[in-house]
This record gives sequence, structure tokens and C-alpha cells, in this order.
Amino acid sequence: MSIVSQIKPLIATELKKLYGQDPIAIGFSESELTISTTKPEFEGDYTLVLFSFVKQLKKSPEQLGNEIGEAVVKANPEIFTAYNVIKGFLNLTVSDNYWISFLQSNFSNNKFGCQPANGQKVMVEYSSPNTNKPIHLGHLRNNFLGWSVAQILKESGYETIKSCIVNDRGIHICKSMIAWQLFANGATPASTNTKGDHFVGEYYVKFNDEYKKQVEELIAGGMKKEEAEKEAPIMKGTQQMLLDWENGKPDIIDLWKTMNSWVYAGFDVTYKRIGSDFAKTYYESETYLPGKKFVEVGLKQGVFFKKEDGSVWIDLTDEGLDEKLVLRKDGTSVYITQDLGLAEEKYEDFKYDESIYVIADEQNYHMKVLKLILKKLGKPYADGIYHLSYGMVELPSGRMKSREGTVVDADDMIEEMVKVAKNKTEELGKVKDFTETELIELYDTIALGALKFFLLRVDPKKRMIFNPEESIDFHGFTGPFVQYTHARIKSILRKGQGTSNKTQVGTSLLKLEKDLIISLEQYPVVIAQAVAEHNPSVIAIYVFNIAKSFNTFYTEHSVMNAESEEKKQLRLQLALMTANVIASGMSLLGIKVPERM
RNA sequence: GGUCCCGUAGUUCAAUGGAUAGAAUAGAAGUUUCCUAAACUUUUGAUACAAGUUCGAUUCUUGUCGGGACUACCA
Repeated sequence: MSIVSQIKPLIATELKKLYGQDPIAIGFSESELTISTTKPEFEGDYTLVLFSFVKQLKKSPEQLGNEIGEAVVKANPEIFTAYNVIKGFLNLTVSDNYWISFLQSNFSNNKFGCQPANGQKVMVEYSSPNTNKPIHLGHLRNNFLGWSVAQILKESGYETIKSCIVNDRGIHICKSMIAWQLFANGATPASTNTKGDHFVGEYYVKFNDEYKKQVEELIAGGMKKEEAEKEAPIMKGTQQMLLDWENGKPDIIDLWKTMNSWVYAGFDVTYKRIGSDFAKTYYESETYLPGKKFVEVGLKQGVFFKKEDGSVWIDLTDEGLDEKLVLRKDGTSVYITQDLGLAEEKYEDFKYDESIYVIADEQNYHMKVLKLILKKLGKPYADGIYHLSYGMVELPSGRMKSREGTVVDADDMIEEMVKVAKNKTEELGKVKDFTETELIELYDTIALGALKFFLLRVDPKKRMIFNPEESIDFHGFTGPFVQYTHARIKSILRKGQGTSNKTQVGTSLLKLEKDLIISLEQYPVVIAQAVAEHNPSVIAIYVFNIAKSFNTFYTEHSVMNAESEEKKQLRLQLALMTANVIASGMSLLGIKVPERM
């Protein structure tokens, strides 16, 4: 149990003793006690804010603080050694013995912060690519977030199932297909030595170029813009192709299968590189029809209604939303209909308690509607649906657009990072004895560490700006900084093998030692926060702060040349625990930490 | 037009309604006979604006100004 959750009831007990039996009657409850770590400029470790009691108890904050402080310290001498009151704040000092025994019992536990199985099952749907576009930086944010959230939940005791829905059908796929027919002359990824997803993506861009050209020609010929956009021959051809696809025309289906297989081969390479994996992959081509049966059921239940032209709608005006179409007048399903079907299928497959969808925030409305419709249909799993909404990754010039080619390609980005890692490593020349294989692994570890940390350290909800002109830094608040700290700790531990477990109770702690132990103690609470908020960034921030604390500590105090043997052992334990927590926290982000770098 | 999100150092990001708003980077000045200088130390610098609620507001409410997303019988 965390120190803060231990302190709370102790204070509550003394409050009851001092001011009355029933805490509710005097205006506060245990959960209302605000306890935080004491700011470094004041004496003490943990702080109780007193203002909330002042009114009810009709005493000055100073008086209250002194009374409570004295009582709490007196009643718990094994935990507290001192208190002081400044303004409305009661600062409590925790004894060194408490911290040392905490360190003793946890320093070698590399599962510190993890929780046993809790019987809850969570699905995390993430990545979900289109088969006509290669993966770009925005998709990487999605992939890293989804993987990390799943990992955090897993280590916190949840059974997790990672899934992915591939957008493998629709008019946008046909665009790539028709462009290939028109311009490729039978070229393949193999014949052009191109990665499959990039190969297909090029034809998607070619389509848009040709489409634009045709529209301009028609406008020049006197046609209005809107009409020209509909009449462009390549667009008409695309629409025909979609119809052919839906009717199962063999040559179109073959082409579709072939081009998709190229894309999947390309995606596999990237997924393997970045560590994305899925227990279950759904394909939209297989799930886009079943949603329709929802429409019949919904009509019977009176949740949906039919308009004169035959289209089916749901009225969400009571919820402050609009009417939403769920079935076109021609009887074909729309995006939301497919998602209804998929939600049902996922529940049938896995009977989840919670289903997380990692999808960009441009779909906030869509996801709200999806959940609402399922709720109105009386689906028991509707409440378990959670939209992990994340902000776009933007360039200084604005949004990335595949169509306009203003995207930062994921594969290019990773290659670039590896190159920087290689140059930097060679320049520093610290690992000259590494084999070629070890070097390649190290460059990958550093490059992906930098990239993942960069994308995960920001609150998912916020959109973030990436400037391609400035390559991702390896200094400061970065993955390599944390990795470097880990490598250096490991170096110390290699020299100090034989860490004993002998008890140091009675040793006093220096300020920097204590600061580090206090921070380490918070790790389980930080993970709990990450779980509650579905937010890996709190772990990134935490791990960075731990690394910084350790750096500050060990530049000031030597481990191997400590003042005494006792201190040396204490610091070795402290170093080991720090390395464990760093490795553990980084693993929750999907980032490896090297032994040397 | 309607709904929702966001405005914090030059820049990129923090801050359960709590003490003097933290980091990183960029700028300035230092640290290497001593566990890896991808490190450490010192320093300059910010809550868009205006009201309100509160003992206390970056945080909550309202308005103004600025940015973005959604509002498709596209997915």
C-alpha cells in the first residue's frame, strides 16, 4: 500500500479523536483529505492542506496544524519524526527507517508496481489502417498509444486482447486499383523493388493527380466545378469498379486481393519493426454486412425509424445530437452500421468488460453516436465502450494529408532516426567492442526509444506538433536520456556485484537519497493513474523524473566509493531499484533499455 | 449557423482548486586525474483578454478574441 494511502487514515483517526466522533458531522471525510508531497523549499515529506477544516472547526490554520501534527506524530512514532506548520499547510516528516525498510523489501523486485490478475477482460482496438496508404507519423501515435495502454492494463492485472480492424474495402481502395490498371503496365512491388504498402500508396497519389487533371480539363471546357468532379472519367470508372467489387466480379476481386496482399506484406514489416501485434484482426470486407441486421432489430424495437424514401434513421435530438442515418435508401449500410456489427462481433468473440477504441479525435462525434445507439438498443456491452481519443500529429504548416503528400512516412522516419542514432553512437565511440549485430540492435533500441518516447510523453488528448526540420532530440526529456541513465546504472551494478541484503535500519539518509526513494515509492500510484486515465504519458513523465533524480544523486554521491560499506550497500540497492523501475516503466511504453550505450 | 476541443517561457510539453506556475530545448556562464559529459551545476524567460465563484483560480462559470475538429445517403 502506498504511503499516502497509509497516512490518510492515520490523520483521520487523530481528527476524530481531537474534534469529534463523527467525521461527517464536522464536515469532512477521509477521501477529502488532500495529501501531497511537500514542495522542496519546505521542511518535510508530505503535506496536509488545512484550509478545508478551518471553517467547520472554527480554529486558525496554525492552531489546527499544531494540534493535528502533534497528535499524529505522537501516535505514530515509527512513521513520523517531525512536523511543522506554515500558513495553512501541515508538513510531516517521515522517518528514515521507514524509507530504508521500504527499500529493503522492494529493491530487487523487478515486478514492483505490477498487479495480480483481477479477472477483468479488456479489448484494445488500435492501428486500424487503410490498405491504400502507408503508415505515417499520426498512425505511429495510434500504434504506440494502443500498444502501451494494453501493456499498462496487462501489467495491472487485466486480461487484454489487442485487435485491429483493417479498412480493406470501399471507394478509396478502388482509387488505387484503377490507377494501377491505368498506369502500372503490370508493375509489382517485386518488379520495382518497392515496399508493398508504399507501392500501392503511390497509385493512390497517382489517382488523385489524374483526377485533379481531368476535373480541371472539364472546367476549362465550360463545366461547373461540382459537375466536373462527378463527371471526371476516372471517378466514374472508380464508382463502376466499386459496384463490380460488391457484385463479386472475378477480375476485380482478384486485383483487389493481389493489391491488398502487397499492402499487408508491407505493413507486416513495419509492424514487426515497431512492435505492434494483434491477437485478432478484423477485415471490413468481412464485417460490413452483418451490421444490417441491427437495422431490422432496431426498427422492431422502435429505436430506428424509416423515412418515406426507405432510408433508416435514429433520432438523437433528445441527447443534443442530430438525426443520424443508419441505412441508405438503396439498402446499403454506412460507416456507423458497420461499426455496430463489429461491436457485436467483438463482444461475441471475447465477452469483454471494457472495449477501448484508439481512434483520432476527429471521430469523437461518431464514437459518441455509436455508443449511444448500442445503449438504446439495450446492448449490455455498450457501457464498456471507451473511445481513447487522441489528437492529431500536425506539422508546423498544419495537418498532414496523404492526398497532398504532406505526410511524414513512418518507415522513412524510423530510418532517419536509426541513422542519427548510428552517427551519434559512432561519434561518442563508447561501444567499439560491440559486434555488428549488437550495434544494429542498439541503433534500433535508441531510434525507436526516441520516437516512441517523443509520441507518448504528451497527453493523448492533446494534438501535438512535429517539426521535421528539427530531428527528434536525444538530450533532455527524451527516450535516449532515460536509456542512457539505465545503461550507466547497469555499469555501476556490474562493478558492484554482490549486493547484500543486510539491514541498514539506523542509517540516516542524505537528502538526495531520500528524494529518490520517495519518488520510487510512487511508481505503483503512477501506474494506477495511467490505468485510470488510459494515459501512458504520466509514465513517460515519471520515468524521466526518476532518471533525472538518479543523475542528480549520483553525480553528487559516489556509489562504489561511498563513505562507508553500509552506504555503498544502500546505494547499490537504490541503484538496482532505480534500474528496475526505469526498465519496467519503459517496457510499459514499449521501449527497450540497453545495458550499455 | 450548431456541437465539441484547445490558447501556459522564443519553441515543445507539465501542473487531483493549494505554498514563490514546473521541465526540456534554444540563449548566457561553468563542471572531466574520480562509477559512461547522450551527463551535471548556475542563470534569463510564460498562464490570450475581461468579469464572476472561492480563504485561495492555469484549473470551475460567463463573455470577448484567436486556433482546430465535427456537423456526408464518404470510410
